[in-house]
Amino acid sequence: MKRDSRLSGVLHLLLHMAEADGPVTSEALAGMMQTNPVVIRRILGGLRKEGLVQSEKGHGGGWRLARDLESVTLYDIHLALGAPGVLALGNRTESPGCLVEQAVNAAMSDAFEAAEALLLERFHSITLASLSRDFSRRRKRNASTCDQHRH
Amino acid sequence: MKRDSRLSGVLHLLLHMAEADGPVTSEALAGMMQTNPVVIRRILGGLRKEGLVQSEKGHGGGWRLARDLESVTLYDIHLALGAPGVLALGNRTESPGCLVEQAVNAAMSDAFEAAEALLLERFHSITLASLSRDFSRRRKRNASTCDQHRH
DNA sequence: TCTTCATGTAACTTAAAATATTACATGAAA
DNA sequence: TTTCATGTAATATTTTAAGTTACATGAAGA
Repeated sequence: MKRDSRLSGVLHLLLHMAEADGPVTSEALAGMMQTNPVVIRRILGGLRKEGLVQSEKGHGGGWRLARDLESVTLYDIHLALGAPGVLALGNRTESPGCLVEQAVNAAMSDAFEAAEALLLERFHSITLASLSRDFSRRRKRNASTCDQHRH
Repeated sequence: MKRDSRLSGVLHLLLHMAEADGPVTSEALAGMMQTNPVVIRRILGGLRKEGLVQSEKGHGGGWRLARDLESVTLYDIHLALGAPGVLALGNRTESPGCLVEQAVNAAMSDAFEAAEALLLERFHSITLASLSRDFSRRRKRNASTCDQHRH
């Protein structure tokens, strides 16, 4: 079962946008993410609907953050990505009338909900600003050996 | 991102085996799971390596539980299935030198680990016996309207 | 105005992964 | 010695995610 790294990838994009002076093109972002510009535009198009980023066409155009770094949590971004399920495991639902399946699902659902709630609670407490601060800290720490972050 | 319902499915199989008098064939189990007998044999073959089930060939053969219901937890079964990742979300690892990625991953890893630990802890506390008792309870409750669990 | 650049989006292709199927060998019971 | 069931490799199918192409829309600059 493969893991969905879109949230991680989007955070990557947003922090790079936060670092930049002006708008960043989908082509530049695609370079960082080693993917196609259209993929970037699709993802960021979704975030724009939620008011997290804005885009401009034409010369000097591109993407920029639309909100303050302090006000955006991982949870906001998770929602903007469509709130995909956070767990890789799930219940069977092929035999809803089977009492065995009902017993199994009841027991597992409790555990699943607890884990999911904990993860989302953590997401609420992490802001783009806190990530940005951590990045700055790392940059200073690494300044002697490497003055720029690279792709 | 599709969810892995193997654990749920295996519990279904094991509880049905617990209910049965003698060995149950992979064909019968495949009928319950609406899949192919070979798929069942592959899955149960893995569990046999861990000592959870045993199989017999030939006439009257099939699969049966190898351990006491009280002694088997969901965690044991999860391990026997190869301990697949429990989270659907994960970190990007395409640019390990990028400090942005490092900051993002550090923050998310904490949250991921906490959620995973909580889920696995819950798995430790659920035994096949407790599921079986819950099933019996449901069967009694439903006795008036339906005397058998069906597929 | 007209060329250039960038987004917006639909349609399509490719790639990867999970799942299912076929085929046949092994071994046990009737 | 026939039947039945597991054991397992090889293959095929299905499903899902990701990437690509193509072209329309609109903004800035020459």
